[in-house]
Amino acid sequence: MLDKHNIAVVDDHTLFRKGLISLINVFPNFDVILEASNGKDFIQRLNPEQLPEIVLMDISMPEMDGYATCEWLKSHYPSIKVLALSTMDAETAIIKMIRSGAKGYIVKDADLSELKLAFSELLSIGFFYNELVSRKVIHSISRIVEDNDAVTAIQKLSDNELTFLRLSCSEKTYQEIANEMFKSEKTIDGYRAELFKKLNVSSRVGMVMYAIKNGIVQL
Amino acid sequence: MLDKHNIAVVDDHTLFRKGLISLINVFPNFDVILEASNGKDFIQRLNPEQLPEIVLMDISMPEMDGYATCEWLKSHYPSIKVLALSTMDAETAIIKMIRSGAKGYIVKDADLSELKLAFSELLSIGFFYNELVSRKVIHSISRIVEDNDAVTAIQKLSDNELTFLRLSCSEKTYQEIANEMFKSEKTIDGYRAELFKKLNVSSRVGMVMYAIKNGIVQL
DNA sequence: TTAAAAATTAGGGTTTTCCCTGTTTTTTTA
DNA sequence: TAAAAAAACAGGGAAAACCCTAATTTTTAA
Repeated sequence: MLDKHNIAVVDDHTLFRKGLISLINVFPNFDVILEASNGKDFIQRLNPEQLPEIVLMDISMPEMDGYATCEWLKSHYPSIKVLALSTMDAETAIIKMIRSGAKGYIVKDADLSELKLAFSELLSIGFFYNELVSRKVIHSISRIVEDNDAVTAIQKLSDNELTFLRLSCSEKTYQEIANEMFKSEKTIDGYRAELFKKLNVSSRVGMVMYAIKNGIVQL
Repeated sequence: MLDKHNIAVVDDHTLFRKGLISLINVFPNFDVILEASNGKDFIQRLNPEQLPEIVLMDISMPEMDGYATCEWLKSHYPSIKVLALSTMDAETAIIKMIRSGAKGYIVKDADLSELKLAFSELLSIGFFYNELVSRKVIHSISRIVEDNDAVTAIQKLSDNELTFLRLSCSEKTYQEIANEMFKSEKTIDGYRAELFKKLNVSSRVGMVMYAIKNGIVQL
C-alpha cells in the first residue's frame, strides 16, 4: 500500500475546487480527503482522526476567509501546512497570508508541475515560495514596516474616523458629511487630517483609494 | 463511435483551466479540443477545420478579455456558442457579456450538474440562463438604459480622456497631470468636465470610483 | 480627584477643484 | 475645399479641499 499524503482543498468556487481535486487525485502519491467551500465549513468538516498534511486554501471566501482560517489552523493544528491559493499576486495579500501562517503561496494561473513541486517542497523542507512570490516578498522587505502599518492601520482607526472614511467614498462634500455625522466641519477636518497621517495619504482621492484597496468600503 | 461535442476552454488561470478540462472530459459526450489562456491566444489556436460548438470563456483575462473575444466570435463564427464563466455575479458584467453575444452565463461556484445542464441547454435550445442570472437580468430591465450607458461609456472615451482618468486615480493635482500629459491646465479642465458629463459624476472622487468599479484602473 | 491624553471645535489662509462662458486651432466629413 | 465638429485653450469666479495653529471639552488613567 502506498503512503499517500492527505490534502484538503478549501475554495468557494465549486467548479474550481472540483477541478483541482480531480487534478490532484491524478498525482500518484496525493489524495484529497477533505473539501470545503470556506473556512467555517472547513473547520466543521475537519476530522481529528484523519487530518490533512496540506491545506490548499483560497484567500477570498465568504463567511470565513483564508487569513482567518490560517490563523485558526496556526493555533489549533500548527503542524498542518497551508498552501495559499489566490488569483491575487498583490504584495499585501501574499504578506498578509504569510503573516497568518501560510507556508506557501501559489497563484491560480500556475501550472500543474508547480503545484506538484509546491506539495513536495512543503513536505520536504516545510515551505514553498516560488520566484514571483520571493521577488515580491524581497521587494517588500524594505517597505515591511509600512506594509505592517498598512495591514494594521485599519484597526487603529476610531469609529468616527471609519464612518468618515466610508462617507468620504462618495460625492458628498465634507460639509455634507459633517451634517450627516452631527459634527462640526472643523471636527470633520480633524478626522481628515488624522486619516491623512494614519493612512499616509495627501488627498481625498488617496484616502478613498486606500479604503477601496483595503476593503473598508465595497463597490 | 460516439458523437462527441467539441468544447473549448479559455481562461488565464492555468490551474482552473486544467481542472475544468479534466472535469469536462469525464462527461461521456463532451470533449475538450481546444484550450487557451486568453482571447488572443484562443483566436490564434482556433482551427477552422475543427471548430468547437461551445466555448467556455472567462471574462477577465489579460491581452484580450471575454467581452472582446465574444464580439469577435459573434462576427466571425456566429454559430459558436459562448458560455461565459466568471466569478463575478455583478449585473453589469452579466449584461455586458450577453450584449457581447454570450449565449449563457455560469458562475465559477456553480456545481458540476449545472455545467452539464448548461451544455445540454446550449445544444438543444441555444441558450442557458440559470435562476440567478435570470433574476439579475430581470431586475436590471428597469435600469437597462442606465446600465447601457455605464457599459458603453468607456468605449466612448477618447485616449486623452482615458489617460487623464487613469492619472486622476492618484494623488496628483490636475496641474501635475497637465504637465505629465503636455497639455494646458485648461485642456485638462475640459477633459474633467467632459468626463463628469459622460460618467455622470460630479466630483473627482466619483470619477475615480467609476474608474475602479469599471476596471479602468486596477489597484 | 486631578493630571494627562484624546476628541472636538475654531480661526484664518492657501491651494485645488469645480463650473461657467468663450475663442482659437485642428480634424472630420459632406 | 468649405462647412461642421471636435479638441485645445483661456479668463475669471465660487466652492471645496487642504493645512497650519490653538482653545475648549471630554475621556482616560495615575
